[in-house]
Amino acid sequence: MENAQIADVLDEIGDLLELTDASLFRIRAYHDAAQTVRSLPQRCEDLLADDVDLSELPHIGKSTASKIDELIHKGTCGRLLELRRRVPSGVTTLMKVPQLGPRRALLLHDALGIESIADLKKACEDHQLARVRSLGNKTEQNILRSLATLKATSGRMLLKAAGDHAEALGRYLHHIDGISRWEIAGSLRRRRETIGDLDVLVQSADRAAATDRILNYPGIEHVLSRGPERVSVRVGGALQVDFRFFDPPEFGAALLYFTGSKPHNIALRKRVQRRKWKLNEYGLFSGTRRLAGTTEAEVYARLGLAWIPPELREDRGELDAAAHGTLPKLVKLTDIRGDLHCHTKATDGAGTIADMAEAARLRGYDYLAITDHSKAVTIANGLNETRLKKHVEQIRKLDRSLDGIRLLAGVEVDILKEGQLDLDKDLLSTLDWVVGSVHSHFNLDRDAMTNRLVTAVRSGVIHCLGHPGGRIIGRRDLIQVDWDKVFAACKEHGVRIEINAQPDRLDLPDTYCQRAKAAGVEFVISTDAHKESDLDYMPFGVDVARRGWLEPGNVLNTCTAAKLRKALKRR
DNA sequence: GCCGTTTTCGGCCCGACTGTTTTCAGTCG
Repeated sequence: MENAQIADVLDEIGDLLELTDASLFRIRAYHDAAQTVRSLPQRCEDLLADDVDLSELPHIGKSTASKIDELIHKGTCGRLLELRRRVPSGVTTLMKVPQLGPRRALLLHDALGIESIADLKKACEDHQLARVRSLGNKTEQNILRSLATLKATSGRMLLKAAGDHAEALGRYLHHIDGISRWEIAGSLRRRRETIGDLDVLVQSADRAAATDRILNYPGIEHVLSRGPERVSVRVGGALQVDFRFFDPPEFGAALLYFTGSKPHNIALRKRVQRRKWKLNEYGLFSGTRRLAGTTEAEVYARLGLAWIPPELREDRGELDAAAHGTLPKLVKLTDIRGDLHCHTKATDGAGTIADMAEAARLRGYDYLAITDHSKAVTIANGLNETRLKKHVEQIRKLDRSLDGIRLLAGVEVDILKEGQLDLDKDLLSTLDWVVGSVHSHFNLDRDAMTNRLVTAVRSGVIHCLGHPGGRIIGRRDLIQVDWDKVFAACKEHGVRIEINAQPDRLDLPDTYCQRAKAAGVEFVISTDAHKESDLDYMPFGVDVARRGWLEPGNVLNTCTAAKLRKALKRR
C-alpha cells in the first residue's frame, strides 16, 4: 500500500472524528500523522519490512503505528470501518465544501437530509437552507459560490498560473501610493508546485484608503470578506487572495507566519515555547515585551537560527540545519549555464535547430542540447535511426558555424516497456547527450516499472533519466517505482536524474530529489522546451531543485561547456 | 492521539471575520 493511500485513511479518520464529539487534539493528531506519512521519503510498507518502528516518526505514536500496520497487512482498518458506520454517509464529503465545517455538515444532514454535493446544491437553489436555524440567505449564496469554484479548480492551481496572477496583481499594487510595502507570502513564496491561495502582506499608513484602492483591482470577481486587518477576494476565476495589513515592527514576523509552511511554523513555535516565549504574526514576545519582528532574519536569529530560505520551510530538517549552520547553499537560476532537453521541428517542437540555439544564446546560456523524440513516439513524429543520423549531422554542422553557444547533439530516446531503448545502442553511443524517458505503459506494477527503469539505466548509453516520475500534475500520478533501487542504479552507472521544468510536470518532485541527493545521484534541470519561449520555464525547475535541497554542485548544467564536455566523455 | 532540557500527565496556536442572533458559534488560515 502506498503512503498516499495510508495518509488518506488517516485524514478520513480525522474527518470522521470531527463529526463525533472527539477531542480537537485527537482529530489534529490524525491529520498531523497523515501529513507525516504523505511527506515521508520512504514507503511505510518498506519501512515495516525493514523492521523500522513507525512510532519513531514524528506525530506517529503506538496507536497510529498499529493502525498503519493493520492497513498494510489487512488492507483496511477497524477504527475506520467503525467510524464509517457511526457517521451518516456523505457528511465528510460535505465538510470539504468551503463554508461547511463539521457542525454545519451534520446540521444539514440532520435537518434537510443532505448527503451529497448534488443534494447540497439543490437545497441551496431551492432556498431550503435559509429555513434552518442559524443559517440564512447569505450562507446559501456563499455555498453556491464555493461549489462553483470547487468544480472549476479542484482546489489548487499550478505554481505558474498562480505566479502569473501574482505578477499582474503586483504591477497594480506597485502603483498604489498609500501602500509603502507589499510582499507575497504563502506557498507561492515557498514555490510549491501547486498553490491554493495567495497571501499578500501589505504595509500602509492609511489602511482604509489602501483597502479601497485594493478593492478597485480589475481582476477581482468577488469580495469574500473585508475587515480592518484583512481583506479576502477572489480573482481570475478561482484564486482566493488574502490581503493582511501589518506595521513595520511586525512585518518580518508576519512574513514568517504567512509564508509557513504550517509544519515549519509549528516546529518553530516549539522552539519558542521551550524558551517560554510567544511567536505570532505580530512578533516574537517575552510576556508583552517584543524581542523581534521587523525582519524574518531577526526572529530566526533570536532563536539561534540562520535565516531559512522559504523553499526549505517544510519541517524536513531545515530547523536543525539552521541551528547547526549546515543549511545547503541552494542552487540559483543564475547558476544555470545551459539547457539539456529541448525539441525542434524535426519532431514535435515549433522551432528549427537554429531558432532554439539562438533563443538559448539570448538567455545567456553556454550550451544547449537538442533532444528530439525517438520513433516510438509516433504522435510526435519521432526519429528513426536514419532520420536521427541526418538530424545529428545538421546539429553538428550548425554548431561549427555558431559563436557564443555550443550545441550538443542528443536525443530523447524512449524507454520501452521492458526497459529496452527505442534506438540502436551503437548509434546512441555516438551522441553527445542521451536522455532516456518513459512515454508509455505508465501503469506497470511497481516491480516491473522498477526493472524497466533500472534496465535502461544499466544500458550504458543514456546520460540522464528524463521526467523520471512520468506525472502530469492533476492529471496523471507518479509511476509506481522503488526509487531507492533506481537511485542506486543511477549512482552506480553515472546516470543523472532530470528535474523537468515544465510547469505541469515538475518531475522529479522535490521530496524525491532530496532523497536522490542523499543517494549521491547527480541532477540536471531542463525545460523540455517545445518552442523558444519554453526555455523560460527554467525557474520552475530551479524551484523544485531548491525545495529538494540541491546545491550548484549537485546539478550538472551549472558547469561550464568545457567541464560538461569532459564529464560526458564516453568511457 | 502525540509529546517531553521543569512533564509519563496535562498540555496541545490563536486571531480575524461572517452571519446570524442579540452576545457568539462556526469557519478559516
